[in-house]
Amino acid sequence: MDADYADAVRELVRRIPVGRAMTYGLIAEVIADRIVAAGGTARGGPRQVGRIMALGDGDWPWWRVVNAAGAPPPHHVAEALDRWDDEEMPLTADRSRIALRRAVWFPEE
DNA sequence: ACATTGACTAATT
DNA sequence: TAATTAGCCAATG
Repeated sequence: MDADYADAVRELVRRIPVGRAMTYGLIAEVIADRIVAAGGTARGGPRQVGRIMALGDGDWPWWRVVNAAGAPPPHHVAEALDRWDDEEMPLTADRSRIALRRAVWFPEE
């Protein structure tokens, strides 16, 4: 299995600050870049990241990862909304999705 | 090896 | 803004 890939994803997600979020595509890109930088062949993509999230092994802030539209996964929408309220995640006016413009975070430093 | 499936995305309507 | 379509990568049967 890609235990390495899965670990990379979870580790990156854990680094997302409270009140910020990342998209599947962005996470996939960051990790792909790392693999290439390490001399490996780029693999994975948004769907692979999503697949790992679906496994849901361990405790990590999966609610800070949303699709490109800023909408939460169709599985735990209600819970995601609660989490967002708890950490004051910037939401759109209708509160149906994250205000990516303000909330997207990119790993720097 | 082939078909199906999925916590996706981007472009098109 | 929302629905459709086509492309996408890896896992599964």
